[in-house]
Amino acid sequence: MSPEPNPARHDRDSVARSALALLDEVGLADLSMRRIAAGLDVQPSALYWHFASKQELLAELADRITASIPRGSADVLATARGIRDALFAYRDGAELVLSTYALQLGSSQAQSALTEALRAQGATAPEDRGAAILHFVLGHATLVQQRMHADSYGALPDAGEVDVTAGLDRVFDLGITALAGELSAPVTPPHARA
Amino acid sequence: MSPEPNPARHDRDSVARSALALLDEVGLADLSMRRIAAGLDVQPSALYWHFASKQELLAELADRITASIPRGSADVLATARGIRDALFAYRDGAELVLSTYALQLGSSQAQSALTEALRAQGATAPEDRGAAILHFVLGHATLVQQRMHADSYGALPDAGEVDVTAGLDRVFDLGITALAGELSAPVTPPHARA
DNA sequence: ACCTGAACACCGTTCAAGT
DNA sequence: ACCTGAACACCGTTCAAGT
Repeated sequence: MSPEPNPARHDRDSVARSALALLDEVGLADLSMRRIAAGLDVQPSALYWHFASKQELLAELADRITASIPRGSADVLATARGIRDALFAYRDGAELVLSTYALQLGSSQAQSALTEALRAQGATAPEDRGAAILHFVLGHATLVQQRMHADSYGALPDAGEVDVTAGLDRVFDLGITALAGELSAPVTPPHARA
Repeated sequence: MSPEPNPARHDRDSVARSALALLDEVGLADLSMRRIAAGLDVQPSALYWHFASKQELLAELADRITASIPRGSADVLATARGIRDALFAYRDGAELVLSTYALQLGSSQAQSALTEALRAQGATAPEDRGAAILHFVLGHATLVQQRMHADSYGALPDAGEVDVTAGLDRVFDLGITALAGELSAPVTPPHARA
């Protein structure tokens, strides 16, 4: 029957989940430790019981975003789209993962998924291709996501284009198929038929 | 013969040049308006006479970095390397240009240089390929530059690798040549010889 | 034309102290 | 084990006022 003076005790998981939801609401630039704390009805200093620094919290968020990447596909294009869509699932997801990626070369979920698909497809140099595709996806998704956000606030000069993101899907598909190398379809040169 | 009480009057150019030098010294994260002002022996508010916001100043720095991209080459790989090296010329140059790129689709120096080289090479869909290559270069250069900075401060887990950036040049070349499409060298299939 | 001074509304982080 | 309260050293930006 206690009036619950402060029953709001949290753990690492609840802090991360609240921060991830806030990221999606306000974006990376406005995701401050003080805002996260306010969302949890807690003082900012309380967060430092669960995470050593903001950097560590952001790395955890990046891990959660990349954790939802579907694995096991033998199709490189489908795998790459899965990575892109996981980045798109949260506001500024691509930028967050990109800026966090270099620090944690351990948990590169995405890269191994790509390398596996490339190997299943019989591509040459699957490791290098996997790295190249990941760099492309991160750069592409970051730019697209920025642009989406920018022209949703009318910050972009209206160049008379109907849709600013038109053609970006085409660029993505072209990039992935080019980087994946020869297609998996059986190469049957014309002179070998008949 | 006045004792020069405050002869330190600046213009847009001197502010930008000082800020660019400071970027190279301290990196993007520590490039504050107050630091830039201190470097010019001026109050922070003085900067707002020359630039409307920090964002506008950063855009100017990104423009100066991309302005030094060599143009007119018909070699796609050489053009791409020129872009990468321009980004590498300043600390956090890639990240700055990447985070600024979406806002100023007018001054895309880099993209048109690539499209020109692709056209000279006779590549198919030179516009889309130019965009894809630019996305790849920006993602790649950002990751490499981050990683260089991270392990110069020992922030990276030592995975027993001799050189962390080893192989990244290989990944870059593979990415560019794949994205550039068929080589300009005459395709001579084996069965056509002899 | 260019800058100062002071203020406003914020930051990330530390640390003793509370429960 | 988890949090408060207070402090420290910072931020970007505005605006009246000075020269």
